[in-house]
Amino acid sequence: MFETIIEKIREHVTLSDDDAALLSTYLEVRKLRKNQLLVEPPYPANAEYFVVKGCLRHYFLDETGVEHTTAFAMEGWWMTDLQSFFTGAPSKYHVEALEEGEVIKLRRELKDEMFNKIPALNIYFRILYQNAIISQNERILNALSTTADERYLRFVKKYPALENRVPQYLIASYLGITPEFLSKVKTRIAAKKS
Amino acid sequence: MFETIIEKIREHVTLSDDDAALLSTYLEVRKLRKNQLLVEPPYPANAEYFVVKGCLRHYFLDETGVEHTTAFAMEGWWMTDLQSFFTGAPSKYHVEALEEGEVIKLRRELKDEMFNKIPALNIYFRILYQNAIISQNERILNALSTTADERYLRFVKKYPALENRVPQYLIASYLGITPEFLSKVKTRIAAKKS
DNA sequence: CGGTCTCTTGACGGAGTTCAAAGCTAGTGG
DNA sequence: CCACTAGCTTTGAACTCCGTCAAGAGACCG
Repeated sequence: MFETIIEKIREHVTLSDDDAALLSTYLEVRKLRKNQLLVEPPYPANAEYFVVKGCLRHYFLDETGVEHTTAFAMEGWWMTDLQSFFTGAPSKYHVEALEEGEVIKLRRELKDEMFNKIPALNIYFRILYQNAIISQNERILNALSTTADERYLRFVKKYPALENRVPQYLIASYLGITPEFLSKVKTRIAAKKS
Repeated sequence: MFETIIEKIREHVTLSDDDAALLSTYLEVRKLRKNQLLVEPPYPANAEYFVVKGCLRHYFLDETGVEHTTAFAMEGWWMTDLQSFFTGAPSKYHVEALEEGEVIKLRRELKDEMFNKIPALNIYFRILYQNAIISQNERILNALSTTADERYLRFVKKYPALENRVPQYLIASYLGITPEFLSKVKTRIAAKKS
């Protein structure tokens, strides 16, 4: 039942079969329907979610009602509102399922005990968070210093799977531009290639 | 000699006097002159730096020779090129002293041993990195969804001390705009207030 | 004082937005 | 299996935000 997550963890740290079995006792499987919310302000994000199947979106809903997509998560990725999860404060971001699918849920209140029982997981999660810092840093640099064309090209290169999986208006939202302009960017790039 | 850093750590975790004394053995003081580089590509960032006095800047130098400022650090803050520090890979970012000052240096190769001897520091650094994730996430949202006026106002509100401490063209670079445009933003905002 | 470095101001151009309308696609019910 | 609808994408015109370039005004060292 938890093969996928254990396999994924073993890409980063060594985990004995006993540890793997013990880990399973801290996890829950959860089916998702399309558009289901896993985190919804202002309720605190009390769990982290590992995507087994499907696709999640992390977004901020501003005062004017506009959604700003800050991240996507596909199979093998973790996601939650980390700000809320770390601090216990009310969540400010939504986490939503874009497709029907399945996630593995790790509850906040179990995590410390789990870390004590399975120390290797400290390393695993530390690596995850380190990678988050690195990739967020790149994203800041891109957002502040490159044009929409460039950001779109890098997005397609980095996440080719997402390109045809999520609607264009969400990709536009992730890139910080309007859907209309993304459409123009795409036609411009297509014209250049020929 | 290390009072400032120990005081700062004790804001987040409890640290016995013995631990504090032991910690000191892992640290080094380093004087900085203005414009001195602490991290310089492609040399790996082999230490983290705690600012005792002065101000640091984290920036990326692109292919066209333009510098993009990604972060500042003042007294009580840590800084390095985390991407390089975590992975050991060549650094891509510069870390530079903006003023003469003093930092405390923590070497990469000592960190694991230090964590073993003083477990409380695991928690401290975990909190630091969690905060980094949270604040970077906010910065991404701002960069992608707000105008330059708004970004400048938030910057001044969040870091009032920096406003009159670092040159405007570096703040512009941090906000992702040109110095010329920042100048116009400022006069526009000043006009509105009156 | 002189020279360099920073900040300001203005004219112009390009990147991205807004609004509106039309075309396309996929799901849904008959 | 078709027809309809609702939502997504494209296209275009006018507008705003921001960059580029160039020139001038301060400010800070020597």
